[in-house]
Amino acid sequence: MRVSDPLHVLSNDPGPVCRCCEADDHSVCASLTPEGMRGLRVIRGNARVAAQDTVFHEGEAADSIFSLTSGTVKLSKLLGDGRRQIVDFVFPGDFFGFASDGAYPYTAEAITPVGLCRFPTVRLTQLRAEAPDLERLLFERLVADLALAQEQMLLLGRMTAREKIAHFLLTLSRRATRRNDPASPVALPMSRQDLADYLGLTIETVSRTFTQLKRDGLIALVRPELVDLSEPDALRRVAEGGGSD
Amino acid sequence: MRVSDPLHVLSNDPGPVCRCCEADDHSVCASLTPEGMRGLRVIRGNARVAAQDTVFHEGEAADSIFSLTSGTVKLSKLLGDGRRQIVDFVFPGDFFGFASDGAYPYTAEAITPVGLCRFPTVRLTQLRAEAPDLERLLFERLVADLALAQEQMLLLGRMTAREKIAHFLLTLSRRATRRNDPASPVALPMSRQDLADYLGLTIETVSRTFTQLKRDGLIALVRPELVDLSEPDALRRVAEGGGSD
DNA sequence: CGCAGAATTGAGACTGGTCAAAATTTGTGG
DNA sequence: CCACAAATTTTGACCAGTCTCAATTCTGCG
Repeated sequence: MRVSDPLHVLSNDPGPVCRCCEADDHSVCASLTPEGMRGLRVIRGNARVAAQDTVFHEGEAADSIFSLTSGTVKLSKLLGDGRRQIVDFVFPGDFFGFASDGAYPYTAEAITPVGLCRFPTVRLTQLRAEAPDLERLLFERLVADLALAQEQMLLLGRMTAREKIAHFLLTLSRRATRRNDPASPVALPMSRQDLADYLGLTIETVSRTFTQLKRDGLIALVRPELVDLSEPDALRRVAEGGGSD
Repeated sequence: MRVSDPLHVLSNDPGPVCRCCEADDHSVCASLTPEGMRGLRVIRGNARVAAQDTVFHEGEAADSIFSLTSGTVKLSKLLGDGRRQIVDFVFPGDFFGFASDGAYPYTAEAITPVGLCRFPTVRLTQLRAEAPDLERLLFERLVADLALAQEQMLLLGRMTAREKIAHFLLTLSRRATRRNDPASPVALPMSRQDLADYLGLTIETVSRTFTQLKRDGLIALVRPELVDLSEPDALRRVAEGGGSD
């Protein structure tokens, strides 16, 4: 796991267009007033991070909030002996990097090459006070993230491997449609190990479960990282605890 | 599981003093300006809920935010076949009831008799816009709650039963000291079933693990619901993955 | 074409779950 | 205050799903 300092290295790169500061249709911040957007644009910095590189480490001083413009990022927490839990996958338009005690509560790593907007925490905090619509937007995002985390707690604590995988595929599919991508096939930018660390399983169990769902005709693996949801309804039944369906 | 409508039944009860609207030392909102506190007081309603009663159900229209003044509340999510995951225990001073899509994402039930302050969501939203310090406070709480949920995801996905119990006891102990209660013995207001549903285990495994930790001299059960942390340091090592310690 | 990493498959072990019974605690009425 | 009933907790025996360790196959890339 290489660690670079891409944020400084590339600080003069004009970088990707920050979706959250642009007013196009799929804009993250379409709900912002022109003033709110202008404020965001002024304080933001851009960065590109190569696949597998780290954006920041768990425990580091949290001096920036990030918004993803392209690619996929994983947020993970580590146990002393190396056991890992991925707490979220971040897709374009999502924010990450909020800390309540000055230290990032998780490590953020790029799964694919990513583009992101960087907002210094201090200045973003100021701006929040001046732009109520921005404050409102971030607040809503946090509430949604919390609900998502609680949903994941239900998955981790109470679902079987089969249910976990089914639920995960359906969630990815739903998130894809929200970005106007097709509901199926679903792209899995993350490795089997990442999947396992997200679902509280081992890679072997993830792999076996894919095989099993494939055998049952619920999915088809176009490639290991591209899954066709052949029977989405049956998959939904599995995800809801529908036994052997 | 009885369901009453305590909020309306008791709407004229002067109710418990809302800690979050009072300026005493341990006030939740001590950081609020006098104006912010006054605003909160104006829109709040009080309620008392009996032990085992439901404050609101998962999926219901989320028209109020709550702040707990006394007792303990559990927040849980249900799977179709009855499997349950408790996503948080709420202690005095904590807020709960935020929803991102108009429906509560979990059920809130009183574990003990509880007192709470009720804030209509719509009016609280207005007030947030007028009282920046209130907005800031709630924002910080959400960030902290999210970090807590992610910590719990690590526990649910990657810890053994022994580690889960040790971690839980230490967390409760820490939370107790924050309310100026002694770090040990720790009171467990919730049943073994609640504990199991919070840690992603069964009651039997919870019970067996307590017995095992007791046998190893790390804890002592004064009563089933009162645990003495005899060896907090050893317990900490267990919680961090310290093998057979 | 051949190599390296990733994914899949296989065999056996083990943690935690299930079902059942015993013990303990709590609550109630005499 | 005590006796008894009900609920909760604890313990026991056995089982199943998932993990571990190991080997094999697939995929991408030089």
